[in-house]
Amino acid sequence: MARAATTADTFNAVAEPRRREILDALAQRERPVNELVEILGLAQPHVSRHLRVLREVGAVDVRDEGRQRVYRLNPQALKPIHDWVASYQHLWEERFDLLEDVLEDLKEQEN
Amino acid sequence: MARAATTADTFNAVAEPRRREILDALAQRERPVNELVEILGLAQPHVSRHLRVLREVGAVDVRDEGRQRVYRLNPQALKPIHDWVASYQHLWEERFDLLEDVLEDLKEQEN
DNA sequence: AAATTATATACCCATATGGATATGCATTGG
DNA sequence: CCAATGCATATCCATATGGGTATATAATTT
Repeated sequence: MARAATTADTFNAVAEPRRREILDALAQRERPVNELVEILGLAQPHVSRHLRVLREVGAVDVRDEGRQRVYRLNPQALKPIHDWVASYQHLWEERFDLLEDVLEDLKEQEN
Repeated sequence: MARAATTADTFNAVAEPRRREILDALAQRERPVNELVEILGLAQPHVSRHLRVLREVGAVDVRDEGRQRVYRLNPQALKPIHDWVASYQHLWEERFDLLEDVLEDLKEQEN
């Protein structure tokens, strides 16, 4: 079956470095395709394909503006990812707390 | 060039639903492979391969325990992902604020 | 209407993937 | 020492991928 289709979910869509670059660029402001082509240094068809994937998972919206197509970030699409990682956050922070506790104990023993 | 190797970074490693399941299972407690096989309902070789990917990006650690290999979550590995999405958080929250503003305006107009 | 600009899509290719199955390799138990 | 257990690895396959290049489509300019 190979890997799940990239269009299936946001996790896959965002696993592509180029697509993260696109999102980063759109986080600053909305942009037409050719501006993204410039920024990424990729061929235009590839940018369009990445944009399509991002569209399909709802990470970006498009708007026709004359003969340009202006892409805009839809940040909400990233929330599921945020929620998932956030559920792990306390785990690495706990570990940090443990380290602090140990340092605290060492300090007390010194006195 | 096909997609970047899954072993390349944590984003790709975590893009696989099965691997997220593994991490979720390990978030509760460390587990030997056969326990993960049970939980995922996947063939053992596949679980081992997913574990290898997770190991290579540092998302899990292994420990030999008799003839078992006990896997443990390494939550820190997820921090880069957290940091990346977190940088977008204010964007979807801002939008929420805008919505609140609009509702506020509507309410005032009613009065 | 023709030429140009801005995108999207179609097709080709090499490669990476995940699942299936078979096998190798330790460690432990009899 | 041999069988059993617990994993890891190798090989095979169908499919999805991303990049390259060519082409289709739509809007604008001349």
